[in-house]
Amino acid sequence: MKQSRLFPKRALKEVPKDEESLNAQFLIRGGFIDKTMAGVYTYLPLGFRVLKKIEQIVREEMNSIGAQELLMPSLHPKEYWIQTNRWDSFDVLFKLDTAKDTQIVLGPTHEEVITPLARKYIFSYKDFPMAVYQIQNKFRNELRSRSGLLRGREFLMKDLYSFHVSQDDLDEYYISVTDAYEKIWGRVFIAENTMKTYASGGDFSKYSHEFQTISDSGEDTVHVCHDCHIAVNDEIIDDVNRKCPECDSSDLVKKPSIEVGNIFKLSDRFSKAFGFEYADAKGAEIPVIMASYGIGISRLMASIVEIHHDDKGIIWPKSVTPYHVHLLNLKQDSTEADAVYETLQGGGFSVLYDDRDKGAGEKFAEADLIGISVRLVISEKTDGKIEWKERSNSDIELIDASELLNRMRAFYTL
RNA sequence: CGGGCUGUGGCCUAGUGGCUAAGGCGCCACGUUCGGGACGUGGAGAUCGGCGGUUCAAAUCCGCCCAGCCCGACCA
Repeated sequence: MKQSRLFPKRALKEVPKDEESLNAQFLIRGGFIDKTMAGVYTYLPLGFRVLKKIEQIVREEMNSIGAQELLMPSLHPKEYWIQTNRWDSFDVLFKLDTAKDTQIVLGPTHEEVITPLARKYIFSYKDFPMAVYQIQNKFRNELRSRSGLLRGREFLMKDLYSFHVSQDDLDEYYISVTDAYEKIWGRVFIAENTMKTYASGGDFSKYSHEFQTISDSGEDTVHVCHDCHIAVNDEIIDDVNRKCPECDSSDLVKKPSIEVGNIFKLSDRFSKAFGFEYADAKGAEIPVIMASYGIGISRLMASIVEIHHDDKGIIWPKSVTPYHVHLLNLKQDSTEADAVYETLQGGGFSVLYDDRDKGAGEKFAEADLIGISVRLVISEKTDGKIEWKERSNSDIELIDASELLNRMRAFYTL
């Protein structure tokens, strides 16, 4: 992609006055997102590429635990929400008037759709366990959205639902989901800051688990166990008597955090509401046991920025970098850079090619802000060679054009 | 939803009763530059969030509305 044609092709020098959070400031200045209204953002081409990469990582890990992807509608019938008693109790529910006495719901979560759907097709114990997920925009009418992408009114979420014949069966699957989540944190390079957290069960059960990423911009508070990479949400800390639920350590440190994922054991809360039962081996009708598991994809993107940045801009982990390489041409004559651009693309790498007629300082500043993992520079000073610099460190080296592709392959371990 | 604050070209700001609303960034043209947001000259771009009111006179004062931010509450 030639940067002279990128929409938008230029980064903002000044911080928008209506954004205070670090993730939103960098993402807006870098041209990744644009605010449409409070808590609602457009993903510009650069941001869209990152979002899709995160989405794909989550998708692969969900597929690997046997979950099947589907796509449910955003518009839900009101009746289903009345049936679960959440029409009145879900206080950030968007209710749309469609006719004089007709209302529908803009989906904030999908238990109300998936449960009647599953009931329509699943009848026998032989069909369990079953798990489906989707990656879709969710709508919650937050009274106060804030912190850029961390808490919006419309946001992209992966929601997985699993169905089981028993609590034991659920527990087994639950562990595999937890493992998949851990892999995801690793693949987007936030594992070090992200920990399984004990939290209240809310509507559904006594306790639930969530995954919290330690960050100053987080609006949650957790108590991190010093010994075992586990945390306890502040809201239940008294219940656990200030001890790590897993290792009994009392060395817990209070920290702000971002909830990037959660898991709810729903038990038969929704299957009962919709009369979703299966026939066991003896022909008896038993309520289905359910669980739901969420990951905020757009929130994850913001969390990555909150963790991976310096004072100059974003430092995208290589797994989610919008382009594999940012090629900067500082020469008047673009012949050499054009050739490198072709070579990289021929090698299967995505390239953002800064071919703009701008000063070197401006190109460097914007490259740092945008944060693509590898930066290459062609200039009079590189004397026929190519300057290689990774965004995550300050080392600069000159390499031969002939070794460029191998170097790229090694970096991205293709 | 309670409390506080803000709204001026695309972005950031100055102007807080008085002449034609000022500057920076960005944009367009020309020229000089060309390794850390470089410089010069010229140019385009604003019914000062909206409506109503006070006044000889309103971006400026008052009322209502809208939008946005922050604190709190809420967060299945």
